[in-house]
Amino acid sequence: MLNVAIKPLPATVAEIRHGSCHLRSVADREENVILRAGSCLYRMNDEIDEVYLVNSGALKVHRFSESGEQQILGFYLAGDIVGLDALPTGIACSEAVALDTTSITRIRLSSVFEGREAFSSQDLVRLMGVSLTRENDLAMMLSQRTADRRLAWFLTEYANRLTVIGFSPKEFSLPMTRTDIALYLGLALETVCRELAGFEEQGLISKDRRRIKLLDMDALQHLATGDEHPCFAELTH
Amino acid sequence: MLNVAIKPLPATVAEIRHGSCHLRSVADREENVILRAGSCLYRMNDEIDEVYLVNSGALKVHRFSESGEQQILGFYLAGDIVGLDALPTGIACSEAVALDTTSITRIRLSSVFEGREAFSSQDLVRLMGVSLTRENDLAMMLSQRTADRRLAWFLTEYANRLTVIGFSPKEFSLPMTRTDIALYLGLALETVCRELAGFEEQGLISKDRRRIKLLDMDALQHLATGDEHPCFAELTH
DNA sequence: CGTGTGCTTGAGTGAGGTCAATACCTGTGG
DNA sequence: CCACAGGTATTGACCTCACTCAAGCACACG
Repeated sequence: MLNVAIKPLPATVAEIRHGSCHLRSVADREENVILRAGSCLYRMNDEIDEVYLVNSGALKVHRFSESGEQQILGFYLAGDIVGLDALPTGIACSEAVALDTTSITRIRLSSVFEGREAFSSQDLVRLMGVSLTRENDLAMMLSQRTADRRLAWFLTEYANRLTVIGFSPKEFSLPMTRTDIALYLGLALETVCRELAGFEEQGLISKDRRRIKLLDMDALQHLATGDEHPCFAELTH
Repeated sequence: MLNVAIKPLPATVAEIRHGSCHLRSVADREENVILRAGSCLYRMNDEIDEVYLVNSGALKVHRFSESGEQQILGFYLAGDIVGLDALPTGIACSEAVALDTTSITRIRLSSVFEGREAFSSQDLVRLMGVSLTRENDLAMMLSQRTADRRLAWFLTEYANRLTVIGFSPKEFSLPMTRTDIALYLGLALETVCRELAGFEEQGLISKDRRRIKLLDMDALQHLATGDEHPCFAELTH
């Protein structure tokens, strides 16, 4: 069922999704962009008629409310598509900033819809669905009020995404600041620090500034989902 | 620019979007379903190869985390499309429940992609973009921690959507319980009550159970966005 | 070697969560 | 018609968690 909607992605994109970056076949016809850390891919209210495929590096996508508060809506790594939220109007309602030196491929929408692109509008639908699901996850998490859960969720989620693109989920270097994490999770910067310190004390992680080692993935996972850790289950029941 | 992606919706759907419910031309070829309050359109992990257009009534879409907590991801009214989050996999990762007697039109995806439908896959992309933006809004709001803002946002947002489909934004009857609102906004049920009582005391709204009157839309709007209300601005600066 | 930016830690406070009791509204059955 | 039950809404008392304010540290940069 639903064979029309979920047919496998074309090779080029599928490969990207799984970590290799052999995008040359597409890239030759498209523009490849390199962003330095801190520079902006697009800003709020920019007119854009393209989406962006991340080849390597990392981006944050954020929005500002009218009162000037910031919310980070997502972090994007290799294989992710950014800019989808501009599709309905053609106007970006968010801003994308490189956290690192980042390589991007522009994909013009007109060529997607005219079938001149390596992936079709059906693939676009599929990718938007993925984005939608991820946003739902974010909403789920934000409504779980406790800080430790949010942070555990963030770490495990991030680790999982690293696995998908072929990096070690156990030990990695975060591209974003503590402030970014706080804005993403809807917490205060200090709470992020404190909670990370707490995790380290409990032996769940070890950390040195941006460098993170996950020592007890299971426990973090259980924290994130709200399950009790098996060995503590009897304490709370 | 982006004329390919944002061409106007076909008449039938466009009309629905603006409140009239002349869907017959499409409905004849499709299944129309009536749901009673409390019954389920689809459940988590159902295989679905269709999306649903709401003709009238109201739905809530919610998810359960592994630990059994509930998060309501959205309320859907006439003209809204539900079921988009199942697109990437064909498996629903949420559950849709009628809050009221609700009329639904099923739209098979296969017929959309084969061009046999009154709207095309490009329209689908557009609608998904709208969904995505709405989810972003939800995430923005959930990260604003104060309860009064969340509730003000909820009320104004709901009123705006009523306007779009041709109902009065000033006075309406909520289809959902306080518990639903609480689960949507990531608050405790009691906080919703207290905050609503507070709004009433301040003369922003009047209420009688589900029946709500918005008395000072401006003030609510300012509360929601975090701006100070003009007449209070000097107090906080 | 100072300066800035990011990170960490402490102390105090308040918004909102939890628990609990009560009121209200609707439908059912005697 | 009234009694009762179950779902819904409201209000109060208490307490905890995370925010705020504040100060100190560490690393990178010119």
